[in-house]
Amino acid sequence: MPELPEVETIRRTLAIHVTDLMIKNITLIWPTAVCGWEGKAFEDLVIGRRIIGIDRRGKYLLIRLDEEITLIAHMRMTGRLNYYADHQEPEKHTHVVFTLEQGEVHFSDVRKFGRIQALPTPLSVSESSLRKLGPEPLEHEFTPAVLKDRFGTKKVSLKAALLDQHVLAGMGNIYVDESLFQAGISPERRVDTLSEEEISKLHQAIQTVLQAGIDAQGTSFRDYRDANGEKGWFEQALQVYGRGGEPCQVCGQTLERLRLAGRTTVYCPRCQK
DNA sequence: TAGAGCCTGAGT
DNA sequence: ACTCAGGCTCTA
Repeated sequence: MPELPEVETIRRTLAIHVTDLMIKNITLIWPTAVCGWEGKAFEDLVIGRRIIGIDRRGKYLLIRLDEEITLIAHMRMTGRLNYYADHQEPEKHTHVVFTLEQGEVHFSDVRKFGRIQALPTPLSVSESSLRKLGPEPLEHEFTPAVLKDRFGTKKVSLKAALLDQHVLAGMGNIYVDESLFQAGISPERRVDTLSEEEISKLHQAIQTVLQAGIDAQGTSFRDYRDANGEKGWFEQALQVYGRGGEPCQVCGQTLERLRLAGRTTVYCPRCQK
């Protein structure tokens, strides 16, 4: 499931192929996957536009087009954006085909949760849901003090707080569990019980784990692929996610699996306090 | 702040 | 046939 490292990998692998290319045509196989702005059809906003770059904000991809248009894409759980240099017949779950000057981009999504929206570029930052997102965890501005500030006076579990995109943008179930293991803090701890030292350890762990995920080009636990259809290899570095019942790789204690904030959560009761 | 709904496929 | 996977939005 694409979280920050996976979305960043899609951004990089896609940008190499599509930057500076014009979108010649769009085929909407399942039109619900896209949405225009103020009654304007998605195709009208996008066809004939040139792709000038791709940014990322949290788990959102921002595909910048000329004429002040931005495509905001969210993969949710099983969405993919694939680039093909040559014509490719759409696969079973392909919902949108972008025909470029050279090659095609296919948006596919088994679960049909992902969406691509076309918006005027100034609005895409000020008026959309992006505006409410928390800080980018890998930017210099993200410090332990910022993390503490984002937790504020909340009285929720660390698990719930770190999954909340308004607190911090880009983490999902995999990287939250891995960061908490790395920091040695239990996912059940309430955010208002953390010491300064624990906040610092958590901040460091979040940055280390996310950067390691990017370096490994993501985690392909189930469905994730980059724009070239390639898997990432961070799965083999996972310490806790998907390992409930197995021995902790650090201390040997059986990893505990529970449901927290509505999500399956795995942690080591001995290493994480 | 907890739960439903959106979806389909894999696993039991 | 049923459970689970889970990001996000909306409702109670």
